[in-house]
Amino acid sequence: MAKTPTKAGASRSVDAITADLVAVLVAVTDGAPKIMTIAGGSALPSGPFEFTHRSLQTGLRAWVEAQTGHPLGYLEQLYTFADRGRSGDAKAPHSISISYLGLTREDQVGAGFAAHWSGWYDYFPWEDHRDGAPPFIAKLLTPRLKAWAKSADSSPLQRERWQRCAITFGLDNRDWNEELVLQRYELLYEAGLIPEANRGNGRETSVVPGKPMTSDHRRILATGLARLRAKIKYRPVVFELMPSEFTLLQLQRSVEALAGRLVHKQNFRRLIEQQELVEETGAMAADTVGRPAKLFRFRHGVLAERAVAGTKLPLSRT
Amino acid sequence: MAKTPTKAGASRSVDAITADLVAVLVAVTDGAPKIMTIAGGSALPSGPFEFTHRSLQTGLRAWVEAQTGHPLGYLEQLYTFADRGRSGDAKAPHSISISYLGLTREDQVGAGFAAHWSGWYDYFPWEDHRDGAPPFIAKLLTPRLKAWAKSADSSPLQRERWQRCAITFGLDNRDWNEELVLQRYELLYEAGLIPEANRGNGRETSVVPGKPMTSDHRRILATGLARLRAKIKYRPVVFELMPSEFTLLQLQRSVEALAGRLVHKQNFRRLIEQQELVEETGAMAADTVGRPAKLFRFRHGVLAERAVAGTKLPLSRT
DNA sequence: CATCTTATGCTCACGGAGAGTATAAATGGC
DNA sequence: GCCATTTATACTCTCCGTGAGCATAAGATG
Repeated sequence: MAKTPTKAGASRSVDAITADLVAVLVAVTDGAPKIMTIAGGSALPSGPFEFTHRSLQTGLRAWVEAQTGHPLGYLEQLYTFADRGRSGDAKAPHSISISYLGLTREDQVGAGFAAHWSGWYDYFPWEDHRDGAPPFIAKLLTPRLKAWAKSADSSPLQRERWQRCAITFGLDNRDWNEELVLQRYELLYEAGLIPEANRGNGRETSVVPGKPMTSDHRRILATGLARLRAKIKYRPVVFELMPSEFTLLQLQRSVEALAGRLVHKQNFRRLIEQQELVEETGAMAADTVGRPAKLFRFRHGVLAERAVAGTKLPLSRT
Repeated sequence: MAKTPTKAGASRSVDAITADLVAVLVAVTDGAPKIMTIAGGSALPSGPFEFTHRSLQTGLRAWVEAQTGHPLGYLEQLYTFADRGRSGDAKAPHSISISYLGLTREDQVGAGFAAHWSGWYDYFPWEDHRDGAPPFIAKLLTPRLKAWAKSADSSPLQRERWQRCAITFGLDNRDWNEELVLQRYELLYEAGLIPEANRGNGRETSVVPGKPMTSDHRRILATGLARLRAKIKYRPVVFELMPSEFTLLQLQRSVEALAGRLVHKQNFRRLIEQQELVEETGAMAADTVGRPAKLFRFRHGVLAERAVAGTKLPLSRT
């Protein structure tokens, strides 16, 4: 290799590759978080990057809109990686995948498309802690993680493994950290507890509940969820998922759906109001149980007014 | 376009492209933040992605190590974008750039390489607020931004533009937000105050001080600095830039160099200690002015112990 | 010894955030 | 019509993180 770090490749043969765009499209309907899938829920929507696209962002945007019939409000790049084994050649990556996170609403997606919405907790059942930790974590998962930790070669390695399990899954009386979606997925992969880990070796066993996806799509999905869970805490992105008018409880339910855990109602309202993220429409919610709630709309002005505007989560510890 | 969002491109002609890897390599020496540059400081080191690379990350890592003679401790993907006009064809992007942020130490880079270190505030003089806001912001920049805001078509657009200026540059008694590096760069670009904005139209004028770079490299650099300034607040990445032993003041100076603003000394120490990020080596710093300081080293254990470990910045408001 | 510089310990006050209590306003069953 | 239930909304209380400042210690230098 040339000693001078310059664009050395320009003078020799250039390795040409292809680029794919992969989308994690999220919606929340009635407190149920959804993601757009194709192929019967086994893959994320993806398509090739073409020369007609002016840029990656506009390429994906145009492309998604053609698929779903709805303009994407929010679109954010997630991660880029080189795929191996996708084009058959297992050694060298000849294809690059650029993944994006997009936020929409389910009702805005046109009918008659092959893509459909799937529940995101179908793919990550261990991520939903709204009713407390799912029982299978303690019953089924924890013993398997313990066994995996024990199977390490040396004693310090065993401790290190278990520490990692405890941190990512909130075991040993540690707090549950909802942002570690990707770390948990990767841990389960390494421990061989999900089907993706055992591909090719004959026994594609699924120890832990949760639907797998083709290729590394579930990993991309985990990346998207992690990003979104982190982002709702310091940017008002939840509103991209809400209808134009909503009650504060509906807003709270959406946040809880994304975060996978409950928030303290009064504190949540305090935060939303003191940040002036919403304004009253004047109308009240109809067909409700209990005392009717005021309807609110998002104040788009805050996006311009502030450099950072969050939707901090007043998380309950109980 | 096919209605079904599937890998439609697989069945037709595939648009092949090339991929470049671009690196933002950062070091801090004696409180001076540096970045690695090539071509006399006018470009970031970059090289083509080749089939021999097993993955993007390892590709860049091997590649940088060959250039600098030093293994990179920390490497993180920044952003991917499609380049236009680079291959001559201005319309369609045929090349993709994948940028990375890497952290090293200057003294660890081997000699005899064409790449060399440049001060990062040479490229972003408006970002260094360690001695208060640079005078040229008030004297030179603010009037130009005001003029640019005024030049908008409508009155609300003018107000919107000025609001954006005020937020990003902390004008009108707003607080300076050191994380908005990219937003500031893009604003200066839009306002036509930096050479990059006026390329091709004959007069490549530079209203504001600061060295330009070829292509969009200064934008990539801005992306890297923004990411780093944000990251030091919740991940202990500063230690990647420190020698194995250091005093707390040296650590503080490095943080200040990155953040571009001063921190409260006592509070900084309190944070570092209560987070148990460092441990005493037992030795004291030699050849110092004033009372000698204890030497510390980074406790690598914290990376495993905690999911999140920050180096929060106790920023002074004065 | 006086002074300068840096290191280090301690206190104080404010505000944000978690958590709980209390009250209001609607619906539906009996 | 009354009561249970559900949701909305208003307050309060307390703890602790954090910004800020004061005070003292420990070295060098003249």
